Amino acid sequence: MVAISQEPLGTKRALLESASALFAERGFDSVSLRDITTRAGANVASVKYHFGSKEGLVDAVVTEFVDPINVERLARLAALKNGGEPGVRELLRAFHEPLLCQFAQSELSERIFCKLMGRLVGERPYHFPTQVMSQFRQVAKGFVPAFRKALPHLTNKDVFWNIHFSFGLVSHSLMHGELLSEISQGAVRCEKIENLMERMIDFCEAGFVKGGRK
Amino acid sequence: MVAISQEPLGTKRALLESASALFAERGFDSVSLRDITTRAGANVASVKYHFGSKEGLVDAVVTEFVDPINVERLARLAALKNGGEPGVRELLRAFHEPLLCQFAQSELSERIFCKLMGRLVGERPYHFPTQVMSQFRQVAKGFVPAFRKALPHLTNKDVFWNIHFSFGLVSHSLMHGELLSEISQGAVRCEKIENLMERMIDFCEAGFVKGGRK
DNA sequence: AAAAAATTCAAACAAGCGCTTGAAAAATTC
DNA sequence: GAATTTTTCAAGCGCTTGTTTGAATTTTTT
Repeated sequence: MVAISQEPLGTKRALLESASALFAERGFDSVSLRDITTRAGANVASVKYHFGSKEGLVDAVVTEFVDPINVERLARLAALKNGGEPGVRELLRAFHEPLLCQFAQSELSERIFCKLMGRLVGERPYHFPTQVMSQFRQVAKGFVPAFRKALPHLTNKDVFWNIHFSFGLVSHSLMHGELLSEISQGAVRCEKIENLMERMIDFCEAGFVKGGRK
Repeated sequence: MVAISQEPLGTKRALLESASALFAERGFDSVSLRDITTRAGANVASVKYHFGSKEGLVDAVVTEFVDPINVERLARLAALKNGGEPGVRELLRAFHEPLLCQFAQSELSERIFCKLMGRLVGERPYHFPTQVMSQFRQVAKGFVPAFRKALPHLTNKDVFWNIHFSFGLVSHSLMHGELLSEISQGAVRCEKIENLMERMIDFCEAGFVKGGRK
């Protein structure tokens, strides 16, 4: 029998996991250090030791979460370019699906993951760590020209807005599936996340092709 | 000269305005009662007196904000129905434009208004006051069948999801315009809100017509 | 095994939180 | 104009917040 990786994981990892889950569930500001450390089985002071402060812990969670997504985005874009000029749908997939990959690798449950995802955009839009912000810009720099090649009738501005739109659509939908269930009074339930992604990309593709002031 | 309405406004109104602005800027949980009352020029205890608790104040702000929007939505839907069978674009306008009307009537600056709007969905999705929730359901009950008549190839479920998508798109875009400016490094600035709405409705219309699993 | 470095811990810090009190002030009613 | 109600207010309640401390413990190096 192969031993399941039983290494002590370390307090630092435990803090990150615990913080991710709690932030997702209740928001960054509402969760206290004691909530986090208790759940992680660590001492309150360990946050100061490993991350300097609560804000440092928040930045670490955000970075750890967003970084691989953006790396994956750029990797998939590069792969697409190697195979010729990619279409809108392929580009949309390359942009949005890395969210799913990140989820698949995560220890967190699907719902928690989606909510954290949503909170990153919905609650803390102005204070992203600079490293993360520059990554966002790099992603934009890669995808905007690619979209323009696929849709020559659109301006730079059009493409930026359309990306912004589809990003908002996806993050909102991932986070607030239950709200839809509630409003539809159970008529519509949360789908499997792959199906939902397909739905969202359909919507975005149509909007992208058509969208652009004229 | 006509006297500008100079009535004393009252502590209650001042508290609502102050709370709205601060909640919009910093979120519901991060703003303290003292922040609110100081800005309103009132005493801390006045919140207890007029709203029972902080949570009561939050509910009051949310209700006052969302209520007229939903009322306007239903009114515009009813008006459309009187003029025959409305198309997708008209329906989308009837659903989304009441946000703008509410803004026009508001004392708050445009940016503050948009942010509060965004926070309502982004931060507090599960605890809407019951009155507001039932209003949402009523709106859904009105719009879903109308959309289905306009787009007979879509199922109930399709329409629900599409409304959810376009709602997410709009609320995200209203709230995070500056994020786009920053990522595009100034290449794309926040547009006048009417232009932006036109853009968003273009995108949504295309997504709506096309969107629906098949 | 001794020395050094890295990590954890219980305890306490000042500051801020939502909420409460009881009396003063203002507005309304009689 | 006195009585009554409504509204405001300063002060303080118990509690939680993020942070700090200095010693105990564990881990690593020598």
